[in-house]
Amino acid sequence: MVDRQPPRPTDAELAILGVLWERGPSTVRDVHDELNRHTPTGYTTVLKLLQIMTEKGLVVRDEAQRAHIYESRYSEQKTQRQLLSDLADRAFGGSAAKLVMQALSGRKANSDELNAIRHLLDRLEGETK
Amino acid sequence: MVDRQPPRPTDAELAILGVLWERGPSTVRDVHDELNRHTPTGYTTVLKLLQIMTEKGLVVRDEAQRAHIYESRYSEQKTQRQLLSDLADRAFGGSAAKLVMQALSGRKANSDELNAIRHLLDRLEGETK
DNA sequence: TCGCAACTACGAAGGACTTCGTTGACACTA
DNA sequence: TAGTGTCAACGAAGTCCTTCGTAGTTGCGA
Repeated sequence: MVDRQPPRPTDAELAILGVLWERGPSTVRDVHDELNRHTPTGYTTVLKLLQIMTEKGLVVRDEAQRAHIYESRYSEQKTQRQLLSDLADRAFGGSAAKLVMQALSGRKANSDELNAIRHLLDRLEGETK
Repeated sequence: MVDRQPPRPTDAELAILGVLWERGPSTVRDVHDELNRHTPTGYTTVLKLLQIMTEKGLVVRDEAQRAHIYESRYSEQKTQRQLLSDLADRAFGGSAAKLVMQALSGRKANSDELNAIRHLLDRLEGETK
């Protein structure tokens, strides 16, 4: 079973993954149209990226129909955690706690968000006990 | 005053910045020796990177002596926040709160760390009021 | 003063990333 | 069936990142 660590997605790849997570399995045209709502992108550019992402194992492709259907191989959560763990290693000496504290003090969050975080903290603390 | 957004450091650049933050202003040799404690790296590789980083404005160089002295232009905190803000935009729809929650649930933190985060939350909530 | 050691500068090579033009296949329709 | 539009595949170009070899300069000790 070849199941090595998924590669860190690049910026363009992440944009595509975002569309796939939002829309679910999609054709190249779907993704292309969605991306073009915000950023002009050539159709073949998206196609090429999806082909490369297939090779890398970031997405899986269903070739049953003429228009192939692409789907993200990893969940949004899993990818996010991967990216965070990666960033923690590269820039925070591997400490997720330092990362969290920097993130909290760096950007303003509103009360609701702070409360949500607090609740999460409570739950985590409960589990640790 | 040309003070545009500092560019996102690459992996190799971040490793060098880490040394500069830890050691303070350093020569190429200093950085090279420090990096080689963990990862074999050619001297000229480090030199070239520092030259490029100077062009990019990531570090500043004091050429008064024969062995130039390099120093990070941005503090560790500022760079970390930059990276976090960047990641939030690219992978969390711009929400720092989502990022924090994912980071918390993704990796285990010990009680001390959780407490430190809780105190930080208290302080932030106080400021918001 | 000569030669060695350390330093900077330069350029090139290889790989990854991104973009896009072209080509050939396929399907639908008039 | 001929024409039109959509699709995947491929390759090439340009940029950035990373690494390193080579060359030229400088300082210092013998």
